[in-house]
Amino acid sequence: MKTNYFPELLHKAGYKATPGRLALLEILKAGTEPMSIQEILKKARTASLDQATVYRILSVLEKLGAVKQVNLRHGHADYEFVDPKDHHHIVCVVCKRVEDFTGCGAEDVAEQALKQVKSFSKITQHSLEFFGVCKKCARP
Amino acid sequence: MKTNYFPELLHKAGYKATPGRLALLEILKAGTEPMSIQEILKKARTASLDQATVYRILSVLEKLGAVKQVNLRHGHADYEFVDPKDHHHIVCVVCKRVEDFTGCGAEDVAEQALKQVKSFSKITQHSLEFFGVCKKCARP
DNA sequence: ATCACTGCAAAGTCTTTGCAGTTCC
DNA sequence: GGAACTGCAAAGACTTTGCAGTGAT
Repeated sequence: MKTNYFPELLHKAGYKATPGRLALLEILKAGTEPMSIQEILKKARTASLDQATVYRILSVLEKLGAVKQVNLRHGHADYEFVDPKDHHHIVCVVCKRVEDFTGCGAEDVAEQALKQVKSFSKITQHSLEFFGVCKKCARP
Repeated sequence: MKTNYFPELLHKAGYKATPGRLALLEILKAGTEPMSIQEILKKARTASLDQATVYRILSVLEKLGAVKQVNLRHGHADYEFVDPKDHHHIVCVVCKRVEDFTGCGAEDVAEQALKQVKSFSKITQHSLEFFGVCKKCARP
């Protein structure tokens, strides 16, 4: 994904491509795993971004669908750059290590789920996370 | 599930069966859908429970596995009584309505996921939520 | 009787908001 | 030029903590 795709992405949604927004997109894109708000704020400070601005930008990026929140049961929300492949996370409940996997089969499950419920006829998004103990922490 | 199962549950884990803990278990059990901390605090106040106590009790109940947090993208955590059937949620992103379904096929997906990753050999828990627009909100 | 538990109040942390000045288009 | 955006500072919301008194076992 080319970096200068970002301004276009923002413009198309009616937002301005400001340095702060581009910087935050770069920060999130560079993170290999979901980042906590503290990590983000720390890196954003380096880019001279105020915390209020960071929260406002994150909210814009979420609306754009460029960034999403995930719940890894770390006691806080984590933010993640949205990549085209639908990947999910396995989290170690001991050391908090995170590893990714793809292929969640959500379409089939969603179809079954829709047969059961009466109020919905379409599912557009999903979240799925697995939790376990990693090999390192399992070893005594 | 009999109500007087609760004291036993607490005792077995080394906790005292205090009126506050039993009251909170009843409150959570009575909720048909996941409850926000505000709803819980409001009901707890009726039972003369202080907010600090509510947070402390919730933390105990989570450790027991009697209660769990779920993320329905409502902008806050929701707490839910843990029932033996592994059910999941479909959430309307417009009106926040929640409906349940069962049968998520997580075992099979977990097995596939374990083949892909190198750091884990066992998965013990999972979270899964679907998001869509309910029939009521879809109608113009 | 003892130690866990709770209420109260205060502090700590996280997130949002108002406003004045600045920047992107 | 004008609306959108940002920094700053303050308020608001959420959660935790210390301590002294109370209650379950």
